[in-house]
Amino acid sequence: MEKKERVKKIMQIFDNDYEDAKCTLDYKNPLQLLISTQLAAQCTDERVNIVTEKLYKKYKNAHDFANADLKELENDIRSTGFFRNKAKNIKETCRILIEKHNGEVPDNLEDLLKLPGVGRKTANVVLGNAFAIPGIVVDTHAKRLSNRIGLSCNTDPEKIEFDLMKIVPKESWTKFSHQLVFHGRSVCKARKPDCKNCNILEYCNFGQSQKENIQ
DNA sequence: CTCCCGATAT
DNA sequence: ATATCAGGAG
Repeated sequence: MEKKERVKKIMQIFDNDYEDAKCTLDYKNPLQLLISTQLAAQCTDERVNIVTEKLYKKYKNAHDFANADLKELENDIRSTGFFRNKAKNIKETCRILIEKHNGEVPDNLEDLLKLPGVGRKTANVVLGNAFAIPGIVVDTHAKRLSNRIGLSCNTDPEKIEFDLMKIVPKESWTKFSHQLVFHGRSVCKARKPDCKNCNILEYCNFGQSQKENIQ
């Protein structure tokens, strides 16, 4: 079956199984989403939300983060891991927002990618969820599932992003990205994929290869 | 390629 | 003990 046809079938199943798939980070504005997504690198959304509940009461806007004491900010976000890099990036990001973007988060890929600690994954999360601009988000889940299902044989996230852009309708980019994450967390897990409870097994290369091993 | 890095599931 | 978690930079 053609990849586009398989994706269409998979999306029908995902629409049923994960009808309210959405960003699971807590945020009230684009700046909070940007910072939460920077914090989410190699960290669960659940942990990020615990940290940001206090963080966004202490730091209300880009000025507050830009003027923050670095060591204090490091301590405020410590449990998300990579806290020295993340604190430095968030401070510098907010300094740039004030200097070049009137304290606001830019709504285009080019400017977002110039911010420290912001790569294509983070930029596309912000564009899709804060500004409703379609973007394929290739995180660890999207990468793993794309490879297992057989939607892309590339390992470079940017190549996977472009592969998925070709086979997924543009209006579904953001939703499909969320659905990959939901399916990756609940069924197609990194360590122990639960193929016997997978509803897209017949459209998955890895699933088909595992068929005989499922009890 | 390596490094950054804490929390949690297995 | 080790792999993994909505990665990015040098």
